[in-house]
Amino acid sequence: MPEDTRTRIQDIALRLFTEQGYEATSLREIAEELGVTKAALYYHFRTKDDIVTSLVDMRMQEIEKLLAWFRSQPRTPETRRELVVRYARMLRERRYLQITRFLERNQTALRANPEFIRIREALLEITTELSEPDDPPAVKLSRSMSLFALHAGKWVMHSETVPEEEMNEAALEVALRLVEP
Amino acid sequence: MPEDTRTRIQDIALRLFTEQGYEATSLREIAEELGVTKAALYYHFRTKDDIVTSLVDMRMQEIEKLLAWFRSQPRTPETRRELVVRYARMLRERRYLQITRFLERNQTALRANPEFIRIREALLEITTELSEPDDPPAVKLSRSMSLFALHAGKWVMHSETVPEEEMNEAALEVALRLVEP
DNA sequence: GTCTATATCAGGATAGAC
DNA sequence: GTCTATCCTGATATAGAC
Repeated sequence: MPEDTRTRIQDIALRLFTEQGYEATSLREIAEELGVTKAALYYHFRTKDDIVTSLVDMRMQEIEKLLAWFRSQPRTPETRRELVVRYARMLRERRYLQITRFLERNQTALRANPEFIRIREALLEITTELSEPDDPPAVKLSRSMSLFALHAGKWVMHSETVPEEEMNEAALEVALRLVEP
Repeated sequence: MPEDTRTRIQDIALRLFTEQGYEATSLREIAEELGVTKAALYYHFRTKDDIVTSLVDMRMQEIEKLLAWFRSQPRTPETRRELVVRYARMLRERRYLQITRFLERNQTALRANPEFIRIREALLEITTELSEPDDPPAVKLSRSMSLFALHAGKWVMHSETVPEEEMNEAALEVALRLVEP
């Protein structure tokens, strides 16, 4: 699988940023794994921040597409369920799941990144719009947790020996139950 | 309120570590807010890591007490509900809540900290023991999310104008529902 | 596209005076 | 308990040769 260097940098960076954290990962480490020197990275990305932004971008596209669709629909129970299903489908793509995990683990480090802020706002709007303003607090809270249930299904249960497909179904079941009341 | 310097350092550090992240916060910043120089900090704490460990310690005590109690009880639905209630009560203490938020936001930075690892393991044991090995995956997942619902009640809904007490009750309601099935 | 070399800076940490 | 002064290290980033 001959990848171009730019993509390989993104792969390595994503993995190290996720495992060790964004700030704890130096360009030297990335360069070493890639088998080049630090300076070589600067040919492909102008700054360290550019690397991370290129990663965040990949997810932003998808999230904003989902938000646009959601906005265009009537606010019905059926729309809410369909949103959960679509989000679960997104999480099945490996690339997307990796970036989601990376974002969850580096929220403070990324708090000033404009693309990251856009993602947060899009997700906030989605979870907010899952409820009506006058729904009781318990319903609001429950619904706002429903997308998180899909994440949890992917990494809360790491010590379990449940097959992935079965776990996906369980997570979807919990998520749909949370969005239902 | 005349606090000793050691406690003030902990206060400031906890706030900055939470807002900006552990690695992104320098001893210089902490010292500046305190109105002293970096060197002065070293009279009170031997290293930066010692500061963070002193914070983590405060929570570990409580968590391990809860775990010890939980282990001593029979595994019944009533015990599970009582666990959730006790955890919710802990979260009402401001100090404890602040540290919980700090820990959630700095998981990667703290991944090598021994006290942090103990907390993670204690929480993992608690959430695991909330289910029986042969419970269906959806039940396991649901139960493992129940303590998180209490956290979520504290910071997912920040943009809402729901009174705190009402929010606490809603979070407890959702948590109990998740632990029930 | 990648290299070597270097500039520049900020971090954590220590020594020793007061 | 706090200060000044300083050390050492490792970070991002740039210049210019190959």
